Amino acid sequence: MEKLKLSPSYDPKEVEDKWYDLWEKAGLFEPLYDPMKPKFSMVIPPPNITGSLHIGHALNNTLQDVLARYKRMDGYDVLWIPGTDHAGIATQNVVERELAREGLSREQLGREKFLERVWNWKALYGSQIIRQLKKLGASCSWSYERFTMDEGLSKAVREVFCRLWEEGLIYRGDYIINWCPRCNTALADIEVHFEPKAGKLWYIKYPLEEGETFIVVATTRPETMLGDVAVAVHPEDERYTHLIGKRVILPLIHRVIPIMGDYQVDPEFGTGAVKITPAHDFNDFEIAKRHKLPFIKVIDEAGRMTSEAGPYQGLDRFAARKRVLEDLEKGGFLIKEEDYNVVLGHCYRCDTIIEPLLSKQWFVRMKPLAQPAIASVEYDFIQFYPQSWKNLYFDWMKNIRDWCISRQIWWGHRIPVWYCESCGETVVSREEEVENCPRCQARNLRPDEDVLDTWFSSALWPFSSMGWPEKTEILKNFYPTSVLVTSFDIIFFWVARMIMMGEHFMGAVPFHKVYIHALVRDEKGQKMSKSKGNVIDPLEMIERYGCDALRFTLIALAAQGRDIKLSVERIEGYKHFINKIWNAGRFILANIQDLKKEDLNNIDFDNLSPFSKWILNRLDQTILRVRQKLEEFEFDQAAMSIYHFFWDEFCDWYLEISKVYLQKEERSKETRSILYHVFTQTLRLLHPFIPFITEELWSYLPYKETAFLLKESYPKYMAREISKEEKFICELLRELIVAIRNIKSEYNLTSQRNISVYYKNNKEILTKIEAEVDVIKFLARINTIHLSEDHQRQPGEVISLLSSGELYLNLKDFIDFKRERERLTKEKIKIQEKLLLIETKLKNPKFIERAPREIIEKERKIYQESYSRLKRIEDLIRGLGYET
RNA sequence: GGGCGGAUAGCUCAGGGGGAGAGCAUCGGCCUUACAAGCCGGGGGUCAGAGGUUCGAAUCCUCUUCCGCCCA
Repeated sequence: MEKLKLSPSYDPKEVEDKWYDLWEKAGLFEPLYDPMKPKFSMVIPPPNITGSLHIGHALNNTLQDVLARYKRMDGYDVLWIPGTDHAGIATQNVVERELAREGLSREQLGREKFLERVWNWKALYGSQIIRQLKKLGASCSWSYERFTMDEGLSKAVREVFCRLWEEGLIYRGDYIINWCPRCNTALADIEVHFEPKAGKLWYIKYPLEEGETFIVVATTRPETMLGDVAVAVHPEDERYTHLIGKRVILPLIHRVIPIMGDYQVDPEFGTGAVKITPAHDFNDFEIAKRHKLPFIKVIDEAGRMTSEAGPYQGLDRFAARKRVLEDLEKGGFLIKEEDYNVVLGHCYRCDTIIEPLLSKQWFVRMKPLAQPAIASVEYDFIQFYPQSWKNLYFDWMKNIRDWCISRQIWWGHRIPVWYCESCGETVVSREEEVENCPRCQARNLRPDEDVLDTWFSSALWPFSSMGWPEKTEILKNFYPTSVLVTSFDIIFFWVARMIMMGEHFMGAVPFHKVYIHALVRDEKGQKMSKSKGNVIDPLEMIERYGCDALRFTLIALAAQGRDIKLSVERIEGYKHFINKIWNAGRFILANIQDLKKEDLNNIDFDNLSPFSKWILNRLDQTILRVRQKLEEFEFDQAAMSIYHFFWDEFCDWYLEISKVYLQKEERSKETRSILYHVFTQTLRLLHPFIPFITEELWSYLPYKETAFLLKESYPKYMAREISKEEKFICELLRELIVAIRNIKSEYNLTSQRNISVYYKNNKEILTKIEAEVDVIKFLARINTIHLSEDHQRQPGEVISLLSSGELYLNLKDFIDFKRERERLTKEKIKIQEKLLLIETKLKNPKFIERAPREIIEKERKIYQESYSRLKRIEDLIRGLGYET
């Protein structure tokens, strides 16, 4: 075998792309349809094609990849469907911005040409995102890659639209909706976020039709008064009851409108009398519907005043406000203005202030769809991790409102509806093109101009990506999916809607488990955004620190129910761990090269040295814990328990001990096979988290049966129990070594090997320790240690009390007795405090009476141990007295 | 206004009825033949505050303060 020559530091650049290509070419990410294997499937939350992968995608896909790789290694047939989302408004916006730089608008280009441009954009950025996912190591089943506007998926969208229409769950009508005057489209309720802003509250006089008096209304939006159709008061508001039924003359445009009572009016707001503008306010719309009032639309879709606004026609809404206020002032109608915090809706895509508008749109009736979706979570057909998100889901689902699904943009799935210009028929069809009106056969059908909300197609993703409405093998094998991994901000937008559509069209939930992970924020806890300049670019991090370091950091910080505060330093820190693995690998590989295959796998557990048993037992415990934590989606704890096992126990102890054993004829073989075993098991454990370095190290192992670690099995719990006695000896030895290091360090003698060291205990224990003196000497950096049954303290000796036995270090050439007394006194105080605590406990009759027996016994034992320890320390302090 | 979550070492956080933990930072000592991206060791905390339940509370309950987020 040729001699291995590995660089002393790990260089991720050389290995990452190499392995990804090999894995992909070997088809290792593809499902096998092996009937003997249990199935595990996921669909990726499809990233938008608007730009590039951000750190949130990196977290989301790393976690999914951990699951995919873990399950694949654990014997599952894994399908992980990747893909991208067309993201209607967002993508249209970026392409329009690009056009604007060329001095073009989409209107100038026309619908067809514009869509061509968007498809070009998709070709470019869609593939960029896919490349970036590969950079991240995501083991997606690439042959199943889908795009939400693919033909098949578009067919699914039409099918769903038509069926919902046929079932009476889709309707078209005039309703008040959220209009974004910048994106020029309607939005669904949840696409609007509300923010308070400093504004004004204006008080306006509305004169009564009869008599000289007036009523005062307060409003934050005076320009909408042009569309007022009534004034409303609370029916029990004594200030106004006498006015209900009377009429007022609307200033400026002199419309006569009624005063009415409605319980929705809040008597605390303003004067208690409010103007009713049903075409421009959600509450007013409700009130107007109840009272059968007319709807007068004074602001149009571009944010300009309509002809209904009389003299203000054509003005922008904000200019109109100014003019209206001026005119009210002139006419003496404006009583006062005061500062007021207005809560305004903003477009979630472009942050423009939303205009509530009366408009003809398409809607989905949600209540009938929500019911089964609520039940499936209530009865645990779908489980949320962490569970607490369930409440948010229920809250929203139980108060769900109809969903406005039409958008006045060009990029998206066309609404499959045509209007017959001859007979007025509305034709809803599964066909891509319809030429004849099915009612009157006329050939002048006008297609609906609108497209569907992007989330309408996203809602179908778990089954549309599997080929529905065809009855495919994919669906048969992999629907419902096992887990959905996503972040909480799209529970309403996406998760809830997928559940509703899955239930309705597949008759089954789209996924059994939903793991909700945190949002990645910057180190100060702020949301990352380009404008704040605090973005951490995952690709740059991969370039600088390697993909594995980035992945491990994201996982280690992904504690459930808490946001992730990420900083570059953390990534750098975990890069050290990656390097540690590399170097441990170098050491082990160098030591097993000349070993025979049968030696490597020959572990006779019962006849191993105590430390070998100990490390195998620790490995076993780690395997158990990692599996448990992965099943519970506690990725951070799974990762951290391997981290601590590998670094604190395996590297810091076993690997160091092995340096002694490797020199010993009788231990060498055993030790090498244990090193090999623990190392390879750890690589398997770690592979789902950090796939690249583990695969790279795996490739250097001798006698591999499979070419890829990725295809190896995930470690299983072996129930390797170490006896109490052996465990005790291992712990005692470690305690002894630490004690020597401690004293040496305290007296600044770390490099001093030539110290006389005695360890005193009974014969039985000493016999067991004797076999390991070389380990003690090597790890504690001393030349000799004497084991003695009856050592008497010599002048100049410092003593350390172990949980069993006593340790003496002769420091007469270095000792500072004052310091030694301080050290012992400090320890004495600590023990005294502890004793006092336990004493009060034990003296409490209620404690003896009610506490569980094992707790009482434990406390008694600690008390006795601490007590004799205290006595011993007091002796030592007294003894020291004679030496100063 | 309603709901959810958080407050534990200088920083970031884990723990969730029975001896206060980790990483980073800091301080001291080490070029010990895998790793100085390392090794060994030290210091550092009224577990936000107040009540309650309990033999026993950082942990469970109530209230208060402050900080996030969501909904209206």
